[in-house]
Amino acid sequence: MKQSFPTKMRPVSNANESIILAELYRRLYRHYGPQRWWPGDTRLEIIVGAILTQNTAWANVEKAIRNLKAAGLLSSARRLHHINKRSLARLIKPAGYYNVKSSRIKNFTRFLFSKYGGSLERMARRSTEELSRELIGLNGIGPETRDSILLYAFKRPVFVVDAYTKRILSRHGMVKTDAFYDEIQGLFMSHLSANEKMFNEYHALIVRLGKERCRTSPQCYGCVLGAGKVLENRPM
DNA sequence: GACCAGGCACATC
DNA sequence: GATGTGCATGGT
Repeated sequence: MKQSFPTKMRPVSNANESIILAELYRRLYRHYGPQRWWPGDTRLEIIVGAILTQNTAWANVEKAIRNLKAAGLLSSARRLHHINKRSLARLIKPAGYYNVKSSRIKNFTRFLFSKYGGSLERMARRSTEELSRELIGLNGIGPETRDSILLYAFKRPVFVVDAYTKRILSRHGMVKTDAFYDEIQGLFMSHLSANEKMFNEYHALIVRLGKERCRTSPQCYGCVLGAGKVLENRPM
């Protein structure tokens, strides 16, 4: 497998990957402390939030969630299941893509009621593999949303890859800029122990890091941990 | 006013 | 399989 890297980015060797990924986690945790995700109280709220945050700033998602709570729609899946698509779209408008997201949320509740009688507790008894298959089969739930739901709503040890993860890793020459989701996820999951609590914090910390913007370069996402050289400065 | 944000599905080649 | 496009709001 041939890869080309910019001169300043050296590919890291396989042997070092687990050390580097563990070190990145340690540095992020030391710097930011625990993030205590997901920012939502119930399974239902986490699932809805995972759909609403697709390609959307969390601040906008919060407004939509507030509207849903005020309308009493997050207290039970049944209320969400029975509201019509247009009314739901109106409530989630601040989160953008409100028509598609309304359909996606309704898709999920339709599935939840047809397969599990509307019970997330029943759904939670299924194996990770079954849940994964079912979720990815729903229109509107792609790999990141599926894994966010698995990790944060169902507490399964699955690593969530997002745009920040990809950007940070590609900047350090660990993956190509056009790497696939599964490839990046595999990097984390094959080199780290499958620890749900750690995966939870790790993803949240990467998002926290990703939100930091460098004043000197809009391309730079890692300065906060030492001029963007989180990995290059590694003492190894 | 441009650019970005915790994606995904679908059409087309 | 790869690439392009639509979906939309709100903050910087």
